[in-house]
Amino acid sequence: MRIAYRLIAEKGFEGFRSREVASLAGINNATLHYYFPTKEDLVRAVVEYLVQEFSMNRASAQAKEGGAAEELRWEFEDVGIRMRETPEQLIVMGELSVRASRDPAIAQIMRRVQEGWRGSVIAILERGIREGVFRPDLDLISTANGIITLLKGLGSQSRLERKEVEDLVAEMARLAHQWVTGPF
Amino acid sequence: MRIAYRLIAEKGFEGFRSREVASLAGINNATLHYYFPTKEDLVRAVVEYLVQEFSMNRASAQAKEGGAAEELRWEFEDVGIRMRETPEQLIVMGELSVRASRDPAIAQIMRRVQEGWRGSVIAILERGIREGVFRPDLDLISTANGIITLLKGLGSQSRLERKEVEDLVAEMARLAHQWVTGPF
Amino acid sequence: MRIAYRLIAEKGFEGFRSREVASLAGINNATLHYYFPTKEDLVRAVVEYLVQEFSMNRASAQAKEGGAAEELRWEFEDVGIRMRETPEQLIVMGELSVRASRDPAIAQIMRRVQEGWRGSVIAILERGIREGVFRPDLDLISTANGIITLLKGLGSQSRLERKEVEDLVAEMARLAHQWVTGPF
Amino acid sequence: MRIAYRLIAEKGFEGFRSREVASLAGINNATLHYYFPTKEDLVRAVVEYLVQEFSMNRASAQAKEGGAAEELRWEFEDVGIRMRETPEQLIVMGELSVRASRDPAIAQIMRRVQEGWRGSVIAILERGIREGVFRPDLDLISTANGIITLLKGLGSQSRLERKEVEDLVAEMARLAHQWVTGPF
DNA sequence: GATGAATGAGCATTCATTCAT
DNA sequence: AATGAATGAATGCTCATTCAT
Repeated sequence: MRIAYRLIAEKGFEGFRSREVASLAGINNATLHYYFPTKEDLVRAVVEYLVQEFSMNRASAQAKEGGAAEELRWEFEDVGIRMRETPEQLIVMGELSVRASRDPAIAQIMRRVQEGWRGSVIAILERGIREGVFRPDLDLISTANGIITLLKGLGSQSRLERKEVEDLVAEMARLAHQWVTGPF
Repeated sequence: MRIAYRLIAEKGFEGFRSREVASLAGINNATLHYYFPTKEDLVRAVVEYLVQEFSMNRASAQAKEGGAAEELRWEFEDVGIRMRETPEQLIVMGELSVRASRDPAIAQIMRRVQEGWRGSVIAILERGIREGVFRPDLDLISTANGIITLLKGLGSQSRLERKEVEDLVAEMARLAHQWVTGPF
Repeated sequence: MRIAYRLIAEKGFEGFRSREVASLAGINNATLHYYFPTKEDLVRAVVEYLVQEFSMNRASAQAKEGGAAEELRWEFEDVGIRMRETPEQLIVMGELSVRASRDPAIAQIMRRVQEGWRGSVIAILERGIREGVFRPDLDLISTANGIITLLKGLGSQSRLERKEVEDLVAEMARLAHQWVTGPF
Repeated sequence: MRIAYRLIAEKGFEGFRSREVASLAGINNATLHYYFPTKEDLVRAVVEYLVQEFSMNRASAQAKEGGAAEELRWEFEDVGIRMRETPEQLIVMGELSVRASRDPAIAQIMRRVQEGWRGSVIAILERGIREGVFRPDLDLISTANGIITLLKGLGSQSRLERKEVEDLVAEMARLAHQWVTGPF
């Protein structure tokens, strides 16, 4: 499954072949079908693995100790780190995003992921409001949507140079901070 | 070619079959090969068509009359309009974006598109500075990168409801405006 | 037709494409079909051209002045010259020879060519007998068959070096001479 | 593979279709590709089979008991037998011969076959010289070349009647004998 | 659990030929 | 007489899936 994940990252769904997965796993392709009856099953497993990978290892987890503002900033840092260190994650996520427009099953998963993400952003916002560092009149949902939009925009900029990405991370984080701390 | 474009939007590159293009065009598949010797040639033509479609018909063109601030806001409106009215454009653009990480030819085209886009954003920024409505100390390139990041993030939110998208457009435009007019 | 001939020599019947003939002739492939309704018609024309080319320009023609022995020797020289100067002739002849085992039309043409050849060899033998330089008890037909066998064997040795071919020509001619002048 | 061999003999490389091989073998054409990934692989296997078939089952093998002269005669008988009993061998050999002028891989194989053949003829010549039945001053290489020329000429006469072929075999063998036993 | 072998359906591409002009 | 466009019927090859062992 991890091999499949890697192959999707490398070749996209377009060039993703079950035989190659089996071959790299050192098993017969029929054996692969024993565990994953159809290619779709394998893809599903990969998606679940990715989603889990995406939820876990969140940099922000280590940042819970700081204030809500800090935690928010870490959401951006986290995307930056993923862009640098595990770009496959973003690539496969992009593949899935594109595929979701055709495959309802994946669309649903993506929706769930996005909602989970929005939930955690909302939690940060609520905490910030509670702590008195964020504007109390924030529309939680639309603000969270906006912040996720910033994060997604950031994640799609993988073609930029490392330095540019770092600047962008800082810039986006600053923008979000300004937003939630308000104009006045 | 337009049929191919539509099919790529519907099924992605993964499920894109030359036979289906011919069939929908009401011609023999050999006839399709008469005009596009290889599948790649057809894809290339589609990409060019898309890029042109993407550059032209820009909503902001009609907004040149207003000030730079207005023009900037129209960049966001434009993405919103495309999301509503020609979502295939964004979908195929997403496909290409994903494909670019593997296909150098497409990567180059995407780079050119992105640079063209950045150029036009920079032009808006310069105009705004000249007009005295934007902060004069803006770092043109990194600001343009940031604004494009916002625009791309916006474009990737096609799974949201129509109302949410409209809010997001307004929010992102406001954010960009704040950015370029600056706190102090 | 000459272009077709050249192409068959270059690529063999296997790689012989009517479109390529038209293209090299600078005409549309439909125009080619106007003159040669089917590929087979074109091949037939090429075969006729080749057969004519093969009958004409015979080196031995210039050697009629010498005696029958001389004339016989020239039959071998002639093959040697063709191997050196117009190898395509032998190549296409080989192609046809191979094709004859499947295509009755070509088989018939080849038979006619072979019979014509045998006829001219027989004429030489008769002349030699008349001139008293060849054994009078020769079985004309089987001797002619034998000599043609030598000539064909020679023609099939195109993979040898030039020097080896020359030796072979001399050797085969000597052998034939010995044969027709007899052991005693 | 044997079916492929037969089909090449019947239709030549020109009309040789992998689908037909599969069909005659009673298997799916994909199954054929399972064993021979490409058509070229299948052809290679056929060529190897043919070459082996050509080297083995040599009539002359049974004639080793007689003297060198006998052995030499058997080389010709052998070609005669092949013409009568396994004409496909000669036909496919002809195909290969023709193909060799375009396909370096086959050219090499043909060269090897020819050299092997020449080697065995040379061995016969040496034996004959040792036994004192052949002229001691024979130029081994050029004589072997000449004898192979006779053999090849013989092999190309498959269009003759059975009786004519038999005469030719005897005649060619006699000619070769005369050659190696000397001028007088 | 595992595998070698087999397969159906499909794919891009090719090519001689035809057709309307 | 010539041609651009069109086409039917292949062709070698691929791939997810299945089957017997």
